[in-house]
Amino acid sequence: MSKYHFNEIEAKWQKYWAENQTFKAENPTLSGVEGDNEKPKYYVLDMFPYPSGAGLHVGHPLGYIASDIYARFKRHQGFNVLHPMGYDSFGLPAEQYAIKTGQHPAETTEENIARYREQLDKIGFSFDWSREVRTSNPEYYKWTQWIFLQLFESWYDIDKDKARAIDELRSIFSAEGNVKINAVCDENTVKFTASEWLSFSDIEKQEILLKYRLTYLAETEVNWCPELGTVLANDEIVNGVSERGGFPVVRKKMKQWSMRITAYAQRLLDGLDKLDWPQPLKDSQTNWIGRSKGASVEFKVKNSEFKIPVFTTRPDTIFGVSFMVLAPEHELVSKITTAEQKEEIKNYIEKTAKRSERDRMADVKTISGAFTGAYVEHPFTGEALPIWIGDYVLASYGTGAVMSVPCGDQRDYDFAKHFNIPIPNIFKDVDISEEAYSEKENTVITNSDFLNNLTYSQATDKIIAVLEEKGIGKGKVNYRLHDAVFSRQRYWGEPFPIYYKDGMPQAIPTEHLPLRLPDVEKYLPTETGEPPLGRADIWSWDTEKCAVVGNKLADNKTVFPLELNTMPGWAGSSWYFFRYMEEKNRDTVFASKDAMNYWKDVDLYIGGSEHATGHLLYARFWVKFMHDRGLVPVEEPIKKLINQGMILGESAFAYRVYLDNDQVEEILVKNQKNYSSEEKEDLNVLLDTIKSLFISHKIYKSDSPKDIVIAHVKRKVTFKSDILDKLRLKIVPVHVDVNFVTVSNELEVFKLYQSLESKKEFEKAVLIGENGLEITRDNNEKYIVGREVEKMSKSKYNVVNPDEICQKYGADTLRMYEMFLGPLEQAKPWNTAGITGVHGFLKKLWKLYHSGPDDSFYVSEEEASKDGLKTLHKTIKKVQEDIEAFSFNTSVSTFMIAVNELTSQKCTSREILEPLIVLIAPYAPHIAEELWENLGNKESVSTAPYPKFEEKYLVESNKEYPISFNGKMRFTLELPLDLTKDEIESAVMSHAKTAQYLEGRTPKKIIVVPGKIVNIVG
RNA sequence: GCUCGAGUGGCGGAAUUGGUAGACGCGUUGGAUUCAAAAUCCAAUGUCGCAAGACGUGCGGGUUCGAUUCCCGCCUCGAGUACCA
Repeated sequence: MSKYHFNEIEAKWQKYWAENQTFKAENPTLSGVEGDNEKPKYYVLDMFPYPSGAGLHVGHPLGYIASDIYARFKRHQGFNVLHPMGYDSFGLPAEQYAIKTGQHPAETTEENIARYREQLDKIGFSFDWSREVRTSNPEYYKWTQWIFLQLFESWYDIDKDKARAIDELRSIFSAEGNVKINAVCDENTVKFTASEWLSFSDIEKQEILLKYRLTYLAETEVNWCPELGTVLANDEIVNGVSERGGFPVVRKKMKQWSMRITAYAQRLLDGLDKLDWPQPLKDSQTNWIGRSKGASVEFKVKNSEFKIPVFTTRPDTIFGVSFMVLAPEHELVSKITTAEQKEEIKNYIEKTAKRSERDRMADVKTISGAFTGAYVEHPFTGEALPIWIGDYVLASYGTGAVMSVPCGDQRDYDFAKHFNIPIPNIFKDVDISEEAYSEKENTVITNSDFLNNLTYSQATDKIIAVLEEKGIGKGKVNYRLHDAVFSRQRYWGEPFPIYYKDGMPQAIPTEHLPLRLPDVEKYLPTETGEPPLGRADIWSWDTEKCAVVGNKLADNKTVFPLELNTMPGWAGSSWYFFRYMEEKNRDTVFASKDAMNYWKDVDLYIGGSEHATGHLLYARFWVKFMHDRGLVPVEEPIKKLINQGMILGESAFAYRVYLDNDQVEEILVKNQKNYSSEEKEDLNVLLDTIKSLFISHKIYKSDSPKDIVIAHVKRKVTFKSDILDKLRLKIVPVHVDVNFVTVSNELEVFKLYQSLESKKEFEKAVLIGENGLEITRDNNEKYIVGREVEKMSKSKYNVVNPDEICQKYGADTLRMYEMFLGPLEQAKPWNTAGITGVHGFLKKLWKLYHSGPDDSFYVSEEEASKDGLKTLHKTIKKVQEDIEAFSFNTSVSTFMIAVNELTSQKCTSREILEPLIVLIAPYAPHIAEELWENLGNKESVSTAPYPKFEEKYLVESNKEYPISFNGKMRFTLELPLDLTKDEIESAVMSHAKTAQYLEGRTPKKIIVVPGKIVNIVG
């Protein structure tokens, strides 16, 4: 073989890897045999994809290629590498497709996975497919259900700061009630003694326990999306509409499963410090958790027994309170509103309820509110403060009520101004006539009784102490994070292993898992508004047979109805990284202790930043919980995380000429009256001609595109009237398929005409090229497109398919080009044009090893040249540094430089060419394997050790010194490196060019940095 | 509005602790080869200028012998977030 036949080579080695299980990671055999697993472990993980019907575009594999290079590099370094892949295969698109077509989501998912697998295989990843997971497989979701039940059977002990078994809670209740216990629970949990607990009925006990379980069923206000027919989590809502589809979302009360993630808020926050994650990602988790420190204070409502607790971050400003504002939804509003104010309050609540979340967010400037007629008593001054309601107070944050300090908070200030409420000033020497003063530092409190003359921090400490002493408040930490809603009204998700007895949820014993998804005849909600599982006929739990049985048998004695909701997408993705660790006993454990103790956690994870506050936060929560209950050995799943940047598309545009519609109308009307039939015909031809025109980019950008268009039309049609010159034209860019654009931005017009897929738009198109002439087969006229960077998507006709790239240039080219595009973490546009550079490099590399007769394979056993060794070793150094710094783009350049140098050195030496293959193998594994085999090696190149860098080959005796004058480099001078400062200086000063640049001046100063630079000042 | 990130040729980008700005690749131009094309090879390619040279890393200042790199003030773009008391 003389030419680089990449298609053959790649197919050959992909087959070899699959057949020989080259990348199968071995779990240690813990038989105690010494040296059985000397290799240190390294776990490289990618975010597993949702297998969509559209398949992969070139943007998707970017992170996979980077992690694959790293995984292969680590293997060369002697690590036992776990690099698995799987599918997050439950999800909404498959379900919506099922609704449309009636095809079972399992079937479409299967098909899509097959397509994904095919595409992934073509890129030559070193995945250990023997450990594949699919979240929608019963053998996998059995364990998702199992973990759900562990959460159900757990509560959170605040004193021990960990989750414990619910049985232990039962014992505590029996022994001492819940009076002493410090546990995370619902706010409305009543206190009871041990004897009261023992006197409770079974149902009452279950109700109480539910308030403590880490996953619990509760009536909660949820984000309901009517279009999707399901609830959404906060992170699934973007700008007040659903992330998927952009549908409106309304607040609604529903009985839902929730996860008590708030119990872990502080630990989720603290854990971030130890993680090697990008700062922006950590920041967004920090913001999402939203910890704020302050105090809760209770205000008594005048002439009633009601108390209103508020949360404030500025308890030091308590003497500045002049009113109180409740959220319109606050439960006390109806109870405290006076008779005179009833009407106004009712109107205001109705008005705000009508405004959608989105309106409320879009319009933050309008101040609105209503007075309840009621007052609270200031806890220290006893002053009566009016209670208002206003929609700037959110029901979902803190207690849904604020103590308003207009002098210290701009929103309170604006509200007070708007409704003429007094604004007392409690800040010393601060002017608040224009706006509130919200600084904390250098603030001295005044007009505040016992807080006078104290600073912010002194006053805060003092007031908290006083509040606690008086029993009307205490220091408190508040989180923005809410418990996560865990129910979805969908079909294609994990069924909850829960049945209902007397309305109380009961766990299905774990030994009967998985609870498989039932069949339904339609994937829509039922007519009564129940989730799709409500359509299943066989969906009841027989507690005696321990099996799912027909609904007709449900008698609520031994056979009970099953839960109809399913779990959200993040259930299965919150623990999958452990599943990959287990290879053999997947039906008896989710992952064995031995496997988890060996692999522990993910050393490197590469994924998108879109999961920052969803998946990656929930996964951390589940892992912390699992750790608490002794299920896993680690508390954080991912040590190091890198966000890969998005690959954008480079859309191509043609410029379509449109006629002003009104004018066309006008012409046609006139047409009827004044023109002869010949003229009418001409006119129609004229209009058609114009409508079919597209102009080239240069003309579009020129000052008078219209003139070119008119000139063209005049050549085509003769029309007597002066209509032509009066025409109003509009020129609109339209997307053209990037697959018909050459590297020079030229549109391949005739390919476009032939393509079935190109839009109807081009059926009759006439294209005007750069010189204003129509494109024909005979002339040299070119149609140049405009380009713009946009997100890669089908609708923009800028999608590039990796299969096609692999077919045309090979997987090795694709892999290297994706890396060559730019820094991994940055967003960058894909431009297929540049790929020839990388492809050419691989051809050159191939040629370097084929210098024999007729370009046959050849390496010599001669000793390597000094230059060759220097090239090799500087390449080893640079490439290794680059991989370790995840700077893959620069290492591709380094390979290019190395091959260029070795080619011009005419290097044929095995001593150089063999280690070079190992260096390049992680990037371009197929060509590396082929050359490696030709070099006479029997085993896969992936088993070769990484070449060792030797400094000695890089030692230089001379240095090309840049000689600068006043900081500007003028010429270079080669000098021995062992010269002293003075020697260098005299060598430079005696140089003829120095005198030339000095033009007779005497230098003021001469800076000599040996080995670096000489700078002459003067 | 707040938080974070980024601005370097026609394009993607490089310059690792302040030390030759523009590596590497694309594109462009010219040449070789070819009946021709593809492929390949050679040369040039930041801007202005015939040249000498001048100017150049978003803008304005500063520190320094020397700044893409450090400091201060602004501008623009991108991402995230949304009244969080």
